[in-house]
Amino acid sequence: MVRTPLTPWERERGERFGALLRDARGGRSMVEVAAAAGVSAETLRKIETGRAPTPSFFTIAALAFALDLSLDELAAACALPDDGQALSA
Amino acid sequence: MVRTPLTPWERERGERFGALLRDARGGRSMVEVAAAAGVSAETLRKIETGRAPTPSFFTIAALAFALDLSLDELAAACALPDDGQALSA
DNA sequence: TCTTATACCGGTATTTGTATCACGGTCGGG
DNA sequence: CCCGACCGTGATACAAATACCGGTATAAGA
Repeated sequence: MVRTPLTPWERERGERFGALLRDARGGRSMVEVAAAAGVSAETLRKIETGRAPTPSFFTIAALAFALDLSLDELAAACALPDDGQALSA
Repeated sequence: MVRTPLTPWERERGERFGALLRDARGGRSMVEVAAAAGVSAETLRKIETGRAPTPSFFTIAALAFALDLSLDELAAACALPDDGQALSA
């Protein structure tokens, strides 16, 4: 095994990340935001649903720009729970 | 073809991006920064040399945190000199 | 000189991201 | 009621990111 298969908390972080994007999207449609960001709607959907937990930096940058979000805030919002470790399930 | 094979300007952007990271690293060693960011030194080297033009968002976020960089500034620094008109209408 | 540390480079393996294709659900008009 | 349009979704295909291995080159120190 050469590539780390994405730890569970990384996937959880991806879900939270997607939830943030979906929330920021508000009432706008997926296709609209995806088009504005220059990515396919399917890709946006995967990111929002957490099925793409670690998207590329520039993809997120484009989405953040289309959604008027701050990359630092986005990262901080997802990095915070990592600091406190995953809550006891 | 299902995946766009990375356009030339994307690779150029990756090179500029890597140069930024390398500059921010200063005199610190690759292994030190890579360890601080939680990525392998090879990955950091590939990103710095532009051989990994579109790294994952969280990888960059971790590196930016380790280097005390702002993600927004980082994205802006790479988007400004080239300005992709493909995104944003 | 020899050893150590750092950085670079090639290849390899595995996982993942992204895009295209095709389907079902919902809504409004005819 | 039927149909087309829009949206979200699942499956599939390919390119790329990440990690590990070995080897190489340069500079500093013993």
